[in-house]
Amino acid sequence: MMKIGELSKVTGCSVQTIRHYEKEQLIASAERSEGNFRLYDEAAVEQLLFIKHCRSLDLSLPEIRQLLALNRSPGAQCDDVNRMMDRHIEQVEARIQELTRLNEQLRMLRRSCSNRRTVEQCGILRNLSATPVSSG
Amino acid sequence: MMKIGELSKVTGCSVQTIRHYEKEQLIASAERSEGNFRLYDEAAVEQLLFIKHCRSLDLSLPEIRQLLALNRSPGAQCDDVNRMMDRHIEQVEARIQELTRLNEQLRMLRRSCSNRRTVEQCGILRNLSATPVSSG
DNA sequence: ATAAACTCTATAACAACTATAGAGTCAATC
DNA sequence: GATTGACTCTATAGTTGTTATAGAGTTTAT
Repeated sequence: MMKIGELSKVTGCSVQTIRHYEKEQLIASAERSEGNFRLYDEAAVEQLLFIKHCRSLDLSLPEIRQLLALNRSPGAQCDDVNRMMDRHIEQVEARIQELTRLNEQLRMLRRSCSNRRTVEQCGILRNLSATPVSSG
Repeated sequence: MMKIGELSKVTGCSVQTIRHYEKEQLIASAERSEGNFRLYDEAAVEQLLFIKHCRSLDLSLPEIRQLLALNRSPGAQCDDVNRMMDRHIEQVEARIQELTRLNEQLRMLRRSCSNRRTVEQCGILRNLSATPVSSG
């Protein structure tokens, strides 16, 4: 059994984050030592790594909670898992498109000003004052 | 002179957002009517549209505050504006790359499970339990 | 006994809003 | 002139996923 500091080192999650996950019911409340310190076993390491992996894929804490619940009821159909992943992939792709458009606008704006002019002549500020970017 | 509700309609910013911008010093404190209602003129519309335009480009409120300050000192060199835009463009591009990698991993994961299996057999959950995605 | 390193809980901060409560203002209607 | 409804005011809490802090208690080593 290890204390929270060691769990933190092993998993790469900060101590506060682990306590936060407990409060948010992503991991079960840990056993406590006599002195009220949290105690963890290998299963806790596994579960925390699962969560960390999900977070690296930008899954939200509620989404992860749902996955963990499904994981605990092995007889359930996994259509729900698939639906969640599909929705998540859609969101990520929408965000990529959005940022790509944004990037084009920013680069266009950036080309409108070369250095060493005064702000008065700055194409960037002038274009930002005009309402639609595309018309500037 | 218009009240905050009309300014909100004209600019498409919510009433709370306008008050928030005032508190954050992005717009000057508005004049007040006898009954203590905020009163705005056309200049306020312009400035709010400028801010909205910057926000649509994902510029942060501190960045916008800086742009507005530069805008008010027309003699200044606009190198600062350029530097900010370059940094911002870099950030957006980094985020796009990150999300693109993420998307590949999500799609790979999604392919590992077809519908109508039980959770026990679900490739997605199995792969999430394995630590590195790339090896799954 | 004491110091260092660790842990505990509770609370605030971050960003950029959004939502709410409870009170005040204003114009129009009865 | 009282009341209704639409609007506005301030102050405060909630959102998301942490991170940071304060103040106290525990454990380990010296």
